[in-house]
Amino acid sequence: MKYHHGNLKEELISSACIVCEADGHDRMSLRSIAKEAKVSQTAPYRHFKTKESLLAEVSARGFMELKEILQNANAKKTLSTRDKFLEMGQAYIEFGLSKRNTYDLMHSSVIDKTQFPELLNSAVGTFEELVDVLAELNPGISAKDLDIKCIHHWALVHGLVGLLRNENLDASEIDTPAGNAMGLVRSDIKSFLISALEV
Amino acid sequence: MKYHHGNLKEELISSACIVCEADGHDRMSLRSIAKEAKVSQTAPYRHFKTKESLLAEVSARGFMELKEILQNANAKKTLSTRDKFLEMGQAYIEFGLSKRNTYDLMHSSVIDKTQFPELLNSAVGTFEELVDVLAELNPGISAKDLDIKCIHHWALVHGLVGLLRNENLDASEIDTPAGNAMGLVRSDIKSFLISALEV
DNA sequence: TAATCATGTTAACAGTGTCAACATAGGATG
DNA sequence: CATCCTATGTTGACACTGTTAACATGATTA
Repeated sequence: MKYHHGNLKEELISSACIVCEADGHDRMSLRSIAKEAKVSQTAPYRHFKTKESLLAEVSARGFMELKEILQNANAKKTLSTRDKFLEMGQAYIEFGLSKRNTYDLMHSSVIDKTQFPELLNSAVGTFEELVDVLAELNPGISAKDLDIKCIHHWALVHGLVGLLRNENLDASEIDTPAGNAMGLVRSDIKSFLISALEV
Repeated sequence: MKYHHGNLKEELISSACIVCEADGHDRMSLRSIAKEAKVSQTAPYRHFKTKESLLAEVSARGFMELKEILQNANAKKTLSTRDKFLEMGQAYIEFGLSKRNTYDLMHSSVIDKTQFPELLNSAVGTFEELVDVLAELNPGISAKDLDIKCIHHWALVHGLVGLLRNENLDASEIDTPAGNAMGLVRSDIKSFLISALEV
């Protein structure tokens, strides 16, 4: 039984990633993940100033994973630019829906991104990936218009994830037009994107 | 000093609304709002089964206020349908940005909406308000296409609020394309809506 | 008047993030 | 090799949280 763990910081982060996705960041306790690493409840404080800063690491990894997913979609050489763009949108939404709680954390206000520059950089990465395709898709567009177009499309997929994730309108037993429409969109995200993006 | 408060439930809710918007729902404690009402820390449990159910009330009021705001925008008789629609979008975004923490709660996953049917109804109200204008704006559209169009536009404004609220990209000192674009959009939401909605 | 019941209180429990004080071990320095 | 420093661990404690059980009060109703 060695006193020093040797690899605690890394283990805490990856453990936090798992617990966070499983239970949600608000139900995750520092103590529980310390216990999982078989370490005292205050040991994490040797590696993270606060719980928030551990969550910032988890969030950053989420953004990095998302960026990688978008890159992969954008790297499919056989596809047209338009199809790559659609693929990215679909991949984004699927990430948001499958990594539900992590996505929640990434956009949660419990972390003040201005205090974690590295996290902020990761978050911005998502945007940059989008800039590339949209520039290719809109030759001759001004830089300003390009940026605004990016926000437009980012907002669209981000908002859709939010609606599909949080409202649970289609999962509820109550039969509403909103719920039915949600179910429709969820069942065929690609068609929705085609009609919404009009590209 | 009377033993019974007389109007505790209502006072707790309105107090919770204020604290929630001021500090955020995750930083709001049941005990603190009980103290504010000059009542013991367990008194709220005579009116709310859990903290979550009190927050559900706060959330429902948020949706009701939002619905009213949208109705007002939609009721401006002097405007064309298109302008009423734009007005609604702008009003929605302004609500999301000004009632930041309340909006956060409304779309937070700490409340399971399926367990609060009344809250779910309020949330759906937002959707219904949108259906009306869009139907007027797209005569002859099928019910299905109308619903999907609603989700499209709801997602857009919802997503934009999320980006402008949470990322704080434009507020940070770091100079990024994403941040600059955010600032651009924020400073002229109406122009953004016009270009994004293309109506 | 007496009983009922909604609405209050007090005391306690288990859990949380965080800090101060102390313990240990491994690497750097003499 | 002996010594000290520093990174990294532990223990104990504090103030705070949501929540429950047991009890108190007072208004309504039989």
